[in-house]
Amino acid sequence: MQADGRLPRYQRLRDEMVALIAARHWRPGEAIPTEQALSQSYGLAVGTVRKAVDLLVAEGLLERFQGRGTFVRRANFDASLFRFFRFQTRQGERRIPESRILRREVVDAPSAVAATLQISRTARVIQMSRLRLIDGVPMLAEEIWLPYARFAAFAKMDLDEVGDLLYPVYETHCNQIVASATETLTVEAIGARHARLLNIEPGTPAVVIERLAFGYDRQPLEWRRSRGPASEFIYQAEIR
Amino acid sequence: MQADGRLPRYQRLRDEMVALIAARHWRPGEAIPTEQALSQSYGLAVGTVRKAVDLLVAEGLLERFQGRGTFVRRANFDASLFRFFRFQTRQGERRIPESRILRREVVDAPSAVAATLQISRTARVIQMSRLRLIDGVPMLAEEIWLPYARFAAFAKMDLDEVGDLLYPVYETHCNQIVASATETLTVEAIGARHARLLNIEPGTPAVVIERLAFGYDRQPLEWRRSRGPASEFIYQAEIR
DNA sequence: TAGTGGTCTAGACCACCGC
DNA sequence: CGGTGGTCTAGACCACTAC
Repeated sequence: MQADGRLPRYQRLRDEMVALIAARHWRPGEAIPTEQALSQSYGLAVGTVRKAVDLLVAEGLLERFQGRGTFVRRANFDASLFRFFRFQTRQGERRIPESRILRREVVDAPSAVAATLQISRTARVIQMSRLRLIDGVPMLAEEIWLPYARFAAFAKMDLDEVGDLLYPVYETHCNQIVASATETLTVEAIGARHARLLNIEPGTPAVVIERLAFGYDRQPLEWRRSRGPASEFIYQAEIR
Repeated sequence: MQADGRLPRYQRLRDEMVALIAARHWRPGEAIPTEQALSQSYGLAVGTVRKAVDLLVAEGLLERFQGRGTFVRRANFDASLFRFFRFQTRQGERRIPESRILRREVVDAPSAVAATLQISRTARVIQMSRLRLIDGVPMLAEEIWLPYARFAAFAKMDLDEVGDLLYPVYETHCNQIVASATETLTVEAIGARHARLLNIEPGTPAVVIERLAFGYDRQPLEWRRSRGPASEFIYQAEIR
């Protein structure tokens, strides 16, 4: 866990601060120590502290308010839903879909999953099937894989405790915060098994979204593959 | 054109440098003056110059190389193609498709186009149809709209001068640089007209990508709608 | 070796906030 | 008013590049 001593100090301080936030030593909504205080306690110049804070502000972990202080950003679960759930109905509605976890089990990682999650081929993973519905109509059938090592607490949870969104649960119960993700979209004719789940005809065009979600430490946290009828959905992306 | 004197100096310097780049006083691929030289000629501390350069590096206009200098980013047309052309074949091939402009005319802006491009309802626009092919096989049928005011030079160009990529032409002939874009993906059954262009059966599932491209001034530059057979394509996006 | 950007310091003064 | 972050300065030393 020893950080590379050749990393710049502002990088090491940034990692230190991420750890404090992850450990809930600095809690969302709270102010962190002032730049002066940090510079003294870490023995760094204020400018160096500023650079570390700059990084975390850019990453969205901290928020600065002139004259008031610097605060740990409160995870906005609505916003994060829409950050990651880019589908919407043609009417532009963006409601949180109802979620039903159909299955959850701990299994040996299939090799493709282990490779994607960058874990050992002998590691265990949590595998889930989940159905997402709007107004009781199935919209997405999801398969989800989580590395057991990070999400052991989740494997033991009563499924009734899990609401419609997983990321808040990851955060509160497993201390795993999703910071970024990559998504790959394709279109395929839906297979018989998923057609049954989605209550559509086999062979209907379906959108497939594969999402790999990463934590603030840039390690893969979750892999999911979601399928839904292509006719219903709109996907938006920004390119910078 | 007088910049607001209340803006921080690094902001004003950043704006100054953007102007120099836009005016092609500093040209793509060339090194800009060293931080020392800039600090002297503008009468600023090196740290302040650094902050301005930091901004432009973050915006992608400049590139820094330790020990060599800071360079105006050469629009890497390959890279920019793949920044904006996120489709690829299932084999992972990412080749530049051949382009054929089928039609180009200057017309009154349809109201939806005027609204999207944020121009007057009485403004003129350039409208284009374009076909993109790989190995002679049609992959995408595109409709493109450009505000005439910014792209007048393009309207007069010989189409033989236009290569397979439009953004480089916008840059060299119209001084319009695409900095960012939003894309909206949907799937539809292809209509008869586009089916003919793409040489597929009417009703085949097709991906529709609507892209609105913006300049560095955050004004809309181009609106395009591309359609291609859904079976062929993969779309990748990053969420941050 | 000379010159570049990268890191870091130790201050100063300002604008803004909450009391 | 005192304390916060925001801006800015004027250096120092380091790592890397090109010659």
